[in-house]
This record gives sequence, C-alpha cells and structure tokens, in this order.
Amino acid sequence: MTVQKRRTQDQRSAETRKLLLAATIQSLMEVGYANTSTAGIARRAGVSRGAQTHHYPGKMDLIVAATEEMFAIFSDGLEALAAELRAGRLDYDGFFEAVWDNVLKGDWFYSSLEIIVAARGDEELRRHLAPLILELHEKFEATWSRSFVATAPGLVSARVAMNLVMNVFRGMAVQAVLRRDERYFREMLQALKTVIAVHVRPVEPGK
Amino acid sequence: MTVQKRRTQDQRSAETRKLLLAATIQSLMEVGYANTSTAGIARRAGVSRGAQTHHYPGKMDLIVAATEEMFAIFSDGLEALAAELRAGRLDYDGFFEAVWDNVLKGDWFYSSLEIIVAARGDEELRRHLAPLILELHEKFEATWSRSFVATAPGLVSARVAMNLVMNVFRGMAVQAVLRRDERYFREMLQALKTVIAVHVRPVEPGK
DNA sequence: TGTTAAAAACCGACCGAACTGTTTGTTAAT
DNA sequence: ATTAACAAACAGTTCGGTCGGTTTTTAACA
Repeated sequence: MTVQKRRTQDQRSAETRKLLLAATIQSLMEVGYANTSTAGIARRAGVSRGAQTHHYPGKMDLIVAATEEMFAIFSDGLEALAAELRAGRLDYDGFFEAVWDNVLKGDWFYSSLEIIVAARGDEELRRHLAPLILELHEKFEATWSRSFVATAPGLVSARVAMNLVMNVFRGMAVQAVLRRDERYFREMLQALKTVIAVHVRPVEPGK
Repeated sequence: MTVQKRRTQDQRSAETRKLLLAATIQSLMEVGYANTSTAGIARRAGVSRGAQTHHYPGKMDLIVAATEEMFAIFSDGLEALAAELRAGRLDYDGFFEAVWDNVLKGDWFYSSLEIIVAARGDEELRRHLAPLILELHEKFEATWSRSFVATAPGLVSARVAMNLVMNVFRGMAVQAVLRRDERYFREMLQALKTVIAVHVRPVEPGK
C-alpha cells in the first residue's frame, strides 16, 4: 500500500507535464520522429493516455511544447559555457570541445534535428516552430557576441563566424549518424578551431 | 486505342524501377520520410502497388535502392562541377556557388537527409546505408583532392577542408528548413569561401 | 516458322497492426 | 458540489505486407 501524497492541482499538472515532455524528448532521441507515438510517450512517462490527452490534446501540442523545452535547455547550456569562457575558467579550445560534446552527447540536439526535419514536410508544424527557432538564434547570437570579438569584422563578423561554427556542428552531427568515427571528428574539430581562430577571439577575461 | 509498344522484360523492369525510384526521391523531398508510404510512391510513379511490391518487396528495399540512386546523382554532379573547375571554365567562387545551389535546389539533398535521420532510429536501415555513405565520401574525397591543393597541409589538409565545407552546407540546409532567408545564406556562403580560401586553392588549370 | 508452356511483370483486394483523436467514466483537489 | 486530473475503451484511418489472379514476354519444340 503506497502512501498517497496530497498535491495541489498545480503540482499534479506540472509534474505530469514534466514527465511527458521529458519522455517526448527521450523518445525522439532514442527512436526518432517516425517511431514516436503519443501512446509510446505516455508509456515512457508512466502516465495514462488519458492524462496525456488532457494536458496535450494533439500530438502537435506535445511536440511544440517539447521543442520549447529543448531550446531552453540548449541556450541555457551554451550561455553557461560562454560564461565560463568569459570568466577565464575555460579557454578557446576548451569552449569548442565542450560545445561539441554537448551537441553529440546531449539528448536535445538529435531530438531537435528530428523535429526540424519532420517540420519540412508539415506546414503546420513549421509555422509553430519557426518563431521558436528565431528566438533561439537570437539568444545564440547575443551569447556569442558577448563572448567573442571579430579580428576583421568587415571580412567575417563574429555573428557570421558563430553561424559557421554551429552549421559545422550540425553537419558533423548528421554525419555522425552513419559514420561513427571518433578520430575523424577530433580532426574536424581541430580544423574548425584553427579556421575560425583566424577571424575571431574570446573577449578579454574580466573586461 | 493506344498502340501497345512491345518491350522486352528487361526494358519493362528497368522502366518501372526507374519510375519507382524517382517517385521515392520526389516523395521524400516533398513530404518527408514520415509522410512517405509505399502506396503513395506507387501512386506518384503511376505504377500499381502490385508492380511495386514485385520489384521492391519491402519498404526498405525501395529506400535503399533510392538512396543508391541519389548518391550516384550527387557524386556525379559534384565531379562534373569539379571537372569544370579543373578545366578553368569555373573559378573558385563560381564552384562554391554552384555546389551550394545544387544542395539547396536539387531533390537529392533533402531526400538523403530524410533517410539519414530516419536511419538513426532504425538499426537495420542504418546497416544498409552505412556502406553507401562510406563509398560516397570516398568519391567526394577523390574528386576534391584532384581539384584542390592545401596551402598548409600540415595544419588543415585538403580532405579536412572539404569535409568542413560539406558540413557547413549540411548545416545550412537544415537551418534553411525553418529560416528561409536568402540574404543570410549569401552572407554565410561568402564567409565560408573566405575562411576556406586561406587553407586551400584550386589546382592550376591544365596542369 | 508457328505453337505453346513457363516465367516474369503486373494488378488489386484483403488483413492485421498501429496510431491519433474522441468519448465516457472515475478519482482527487478546491 | 464543482472542477480539474486521470483512466481506459472505442472509432476511424492509414500503412506495410501478403496473396490469388491476369497479362505480357520468353523460349522450347514440333
């Protein structure tokens, strides 16, 4: 006989939603969008299907809410690393290594890739996600421009350099799906750092 | 009353298969993997479902065969552009523009992205695709190393530079799904050319 | 060369499984 | 008592795979 804790309605809602969103992200990460079903999410979350439909009536609601959560995790994570860099507790190389590690090892990147790709074939999903992506990019750029300065802004601005880096990471992660080769990725990462270092450097710590 | 052309069995097979593979690629491009069904493919191809199952019994057979076709189109296209570059009929800038144009405008890139992402959640599909990807990469590297030389091979080799470029393109294409901004992409492309030009240059035409 | 049996290509109906959304009923909180 | 949270069964659809039957081509043979 388990003891029933008394929880407020808000607590019950919040906990159930949290479970559902975490299960959604996990499902996208593990089995991909094509194999992610609302029933499967409810099962993973340990929540009845009725509870799931109550909080998120349609599959789209679940996906969009999970995406918001992922993007928040992502931008918070990047900002935390950038703060370490600005504080001088992480150097240029270490920062890149840490970001890449976050991309490849964290749940959120591949989950968001699944969703973005799915959105390509789903007009409604795309409409919901587009503003979220724009907001995410703005946060990225804000974080990045607080942390790096361009050596020759007229040629390659800090903002553009950042987008190059993020795009390389995106591309590498896609490639990693079918080509899991640690040595190759270390080589790529090293080259990326070299190539970007020409155009951008961290702000002076403490400045 | 249409006149029935007499065709050999080989011709009939080849034509039907061609229609089915083209329809598969088109379907992946237009509606994505999640919304691509075997019945839909047969409909697009103007082929009965029976004929489809005869030539490609399972969905996987269809997908794998279509992937082989796409990869062939892709590597042939890149080699053709590189040949133009080597012949001096295309300069460094023009080559990059043309490759990017191929990526964004052609059917094959997003189709292959759909398949790669789907493969992440499907062990069997991944097993079938992995060797195809390796073969494709080898062709890329062969084409590229015939066409470019590194300025400082010890620092960033021609091979690694190419992979950086391809990864940036991959990343940009993914980004383009939710952020269709022509100006932004031109800016990125310009920066990419600038950044890579430091480490790599085309072989001398005619050499 | 004309005939015909075998093989290949093609057709479309059918089946079970899985999924999303809906609905009706129950329990817990206010 | 009223409302929100939770539970579970149900309905309609779609999908991938299977299968018996038909048409076209091939090839053996008289």
